[in-house]
Amino acid sequence: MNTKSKIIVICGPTASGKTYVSIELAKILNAEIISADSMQIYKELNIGTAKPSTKEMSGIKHHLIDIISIKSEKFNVAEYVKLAGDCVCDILNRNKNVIICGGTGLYIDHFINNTKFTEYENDIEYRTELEKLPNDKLYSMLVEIDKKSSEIIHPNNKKRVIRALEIFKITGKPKSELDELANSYKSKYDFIKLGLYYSDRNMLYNKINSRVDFMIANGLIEEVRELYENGDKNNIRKTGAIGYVEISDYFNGLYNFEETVEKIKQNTRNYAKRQLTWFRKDAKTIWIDLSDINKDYNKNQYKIIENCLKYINL
RNA sequence: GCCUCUGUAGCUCAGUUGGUAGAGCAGAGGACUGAAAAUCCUCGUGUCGUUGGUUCAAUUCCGACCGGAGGCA
Repeated sequence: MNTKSKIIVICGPTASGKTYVSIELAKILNAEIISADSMQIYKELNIGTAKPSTKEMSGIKHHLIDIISIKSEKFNVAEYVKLAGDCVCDILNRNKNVIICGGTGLYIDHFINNTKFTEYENDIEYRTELEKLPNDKLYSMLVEIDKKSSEIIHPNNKKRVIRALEIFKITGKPKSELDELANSYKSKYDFIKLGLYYSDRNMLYNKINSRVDFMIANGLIEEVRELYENGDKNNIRKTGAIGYVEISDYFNGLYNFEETVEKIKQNTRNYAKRQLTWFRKDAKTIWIDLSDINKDYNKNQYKIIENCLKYINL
């Protein structure tokens, strides 16, 4: 008999309908939802991150949303995995089911793989110093201290080369070695990973476009303006949140309103594509195609849930 | 009506002193274990507006025509 608890994971590109699916499933399965979204963790970012409202949540408890501020703390995968682990324990102890739902593949996969990260603080100063150096110089430094990582990381990928150097500076150990160690644990849980997708890519892109219009109509500009005027300009940029960054640029006069909206749509579409690349990598994902269902969404909404339930037996 | 500029990849535009062409963006695919809504890699044949002419050879030169922009009247 299998004594492992089963955890349901809902993933998929942005605007694919994960929020709706996770909440409906949670109602049926007596579950709570753990968000796996690297932007919804920020208290200040609401409309642009498509954060579910209290009404949408319809009484389903959500975890790991609004847990930090864009002002202060830095957040990372290691932190996420730890917090998500605590949430799962807590929920299971109360005899409820767990649904993990989100679009940040990195967070999801590390939780599933039960990665055990070594604890350390970032060294922003060193990072800033390295940023001044040219790519080839940084890369040869990496080859020097961590041959294995240098084979994985492309020389042009400055950000990740720096990351690896920073890790070495802090811990005195090459990143590749730490990774190997971190990866040698098995999870206590079983996972059922459902991926929402559209075989018709244009349909997804249309959904993205209209969702951006919807966000604008619902006050995204005002939300960003408030942050911008409260002196969070740099914090907005630091998060890299789509919509927030473009609108800040708009306030800076970089482009006009129409261009801004187009840019947000464009960047969101590009992002969705990258998410798909990430999620496709996991061969165990059960893909649910929503293209047909969405042709008459209001009539067929329930079918999505039916489809999902076929694969879930707890 | 006349004059000038312009018509090249889905879009914006390079370019070929005549030997059938290339960037950016878009799009597609991919990588990625500590910033991930981030970061990075790969992929470019298209009647070079149409049609005559010159030429061994025209997208490139010349003419006409058809679009587009501007100027003069």
